[in-house]
Amino acid sequence: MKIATWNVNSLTVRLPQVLDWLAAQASAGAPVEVLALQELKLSDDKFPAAAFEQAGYHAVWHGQKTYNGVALLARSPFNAVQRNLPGFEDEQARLIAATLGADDTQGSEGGASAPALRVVGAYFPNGQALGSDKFAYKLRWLEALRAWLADEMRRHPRLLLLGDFNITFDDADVWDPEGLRESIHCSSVERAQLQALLALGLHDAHRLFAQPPKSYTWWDYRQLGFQKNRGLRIDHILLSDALRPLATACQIDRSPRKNPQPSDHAPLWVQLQGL
DNA sequence: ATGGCCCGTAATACGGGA
Repeated sequence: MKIATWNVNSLTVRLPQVLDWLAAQASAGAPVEVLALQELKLSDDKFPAAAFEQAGYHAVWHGQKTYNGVALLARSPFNAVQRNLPGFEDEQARLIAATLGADDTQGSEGGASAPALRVVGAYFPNGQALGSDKFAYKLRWLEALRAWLADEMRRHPRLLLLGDFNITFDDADVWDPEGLRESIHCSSVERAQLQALLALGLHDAHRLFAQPPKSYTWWDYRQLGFQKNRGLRIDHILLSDALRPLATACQIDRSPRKNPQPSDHAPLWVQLQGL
């Protein structure tokens, strides 16, 4: 089962590319079972549910005009949809979680159905600059995410957290580690929060496998950033302990970044077996 | 030395992204 994430930077603009990419994966023999999308930049009433349904995907979404907005697509229906972090007052649409397979939130045990998979798609705050109000919001949001996720993982042992984290793990994720040292997305404060998520029992799917050097998921539109591979690895897929042994591959797909009018982010996917 | 792109909203600029 292939599970992917992609920050599309406006679903209005990028919808044809998303549909093309899904169709290309399917015709290559490895259809995408689940896709998390970020930065929809559209209100709920503008979400192109019919287009995705036509392509064979169920969808759940949490939209917002102009900014943010997240969605999950899957070839089977979702249960137990959660929008944003419970108890964290937030005008910004940044998180959507849902269950695939039998709804495991009602305490039902066993049964003939396959174990449920809990999918958490997130668009982490950017933070703009250290010390700014937006950075303080980023840290508050990260703490609320960690607290909620600790509980969520107890309820759902088979859990993925994927999306645009807006944080690099370490200098290997940064095209210019010296020039960007302690700047936004690269600061030790942010990285400590990312490690705190791993400490809950999550694993960076990308690093479970050998990867090309200088593997990034985002490149600035300016200064030929993509052509010069001046990028950051800020989009991630984290797997819970129970899912880690099922992973057989994880790759960044740079090809959509070469499209005309591309998103500045590339999609990233993980292959899980035995689900 | 500086900013150089793209998006949406609004308006022929600006905030935000990263």
